Amino acid sequence: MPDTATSADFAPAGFAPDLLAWYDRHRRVLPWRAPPGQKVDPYRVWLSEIMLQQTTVAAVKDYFLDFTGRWPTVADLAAAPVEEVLRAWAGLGYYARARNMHRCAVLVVERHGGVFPSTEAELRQLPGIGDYTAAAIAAIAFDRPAAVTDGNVERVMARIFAVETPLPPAKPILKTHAAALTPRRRPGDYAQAVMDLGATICTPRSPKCILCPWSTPCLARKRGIAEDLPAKLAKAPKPTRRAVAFWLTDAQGNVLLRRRPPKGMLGGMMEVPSSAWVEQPMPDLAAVLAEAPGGSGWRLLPGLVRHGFTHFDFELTVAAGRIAGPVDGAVLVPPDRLGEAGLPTAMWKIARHALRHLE
DNA sequence: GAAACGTGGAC
DNA sequence: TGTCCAAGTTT
Repeated sequence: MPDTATSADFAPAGFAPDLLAWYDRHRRVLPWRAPPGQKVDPYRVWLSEIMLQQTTVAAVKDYFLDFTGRWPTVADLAAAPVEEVLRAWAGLGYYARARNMHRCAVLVVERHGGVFPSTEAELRQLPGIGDYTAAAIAAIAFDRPAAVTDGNVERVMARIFAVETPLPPAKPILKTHAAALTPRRRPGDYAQAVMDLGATICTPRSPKCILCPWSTPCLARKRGIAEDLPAKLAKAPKPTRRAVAFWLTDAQGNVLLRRRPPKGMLGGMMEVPSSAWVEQPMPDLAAVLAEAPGGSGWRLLPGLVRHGFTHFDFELTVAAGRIAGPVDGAVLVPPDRLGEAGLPTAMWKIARHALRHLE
């Protein structure tokens, strides 16, 4: 083996067969996978792929079962109000996925007669479906020889070819390697096999090279740098944003919630109202009360609510006040039904904090 | 190309 | 407690 390798050195060497043989022995049972030899439902493949974007299999499982139970077909999902879809998605994160998923379902019904298109190019036109997801659906649902390149595949390619260029600049190189290795036989199984390899064997930390079907030719293992790859550029430090949350209850103890604007952070989700989220010291209660949607008799609850978002840390204090009656654009929810309200995790933390200090 | 966009689990 | 990370897409 030369010191530097290209995918051309591997492609004729029968790598796909080795990986597929491994996959046949270690195939994981997952709710969105059909038994070997059986056809998969493209709707379920699509649904799972959207949910799995930047999200672990463990986190997705229950949501997938809930969604497919409520909405067995893409037409069912398209017919549902988007608010109900967002409520079911609450807690999974990256809420734009749920909004785009619903738009996509509507388009599949309106433009494609409720049948998912089978080509990457057509899939790529639908909202929420990018390069990776289009390839994944084409390969897994329709067994087309599409090259999937997700984080797993990038890591595997970086290691077997010992690509030391850091991510994200290395993305085009790794994608080229992945495409060159994609077989024309069993492309759907191959796509899942490479991702399974990355998820279970070629893991970010402590890769299990001893169990890897590609360990012999892997250049990173040969050089003892497998665990160091792929290299990554340093990330920008996270700032902290702070706010005061307004826990407003009426005489019956119902809690005031409202829907957030349709775009941006937690877009379209229900929230506990709060002051503006600012990169400043914690605002003084008196200074921000004007931002509350009404209320009186305010008192500041002890303690702090913390939540880590992708690009900033969030810290809130909670102020409790009394509201006389309904507020325009808001709803009053009994405290024992807050769990059904579809609060994102950050908001659920605020609710738990308030309930704990007010009981 | 870079930044925005959530969450929970592993170490 | 802190850091990293997961089957990415959109703007």
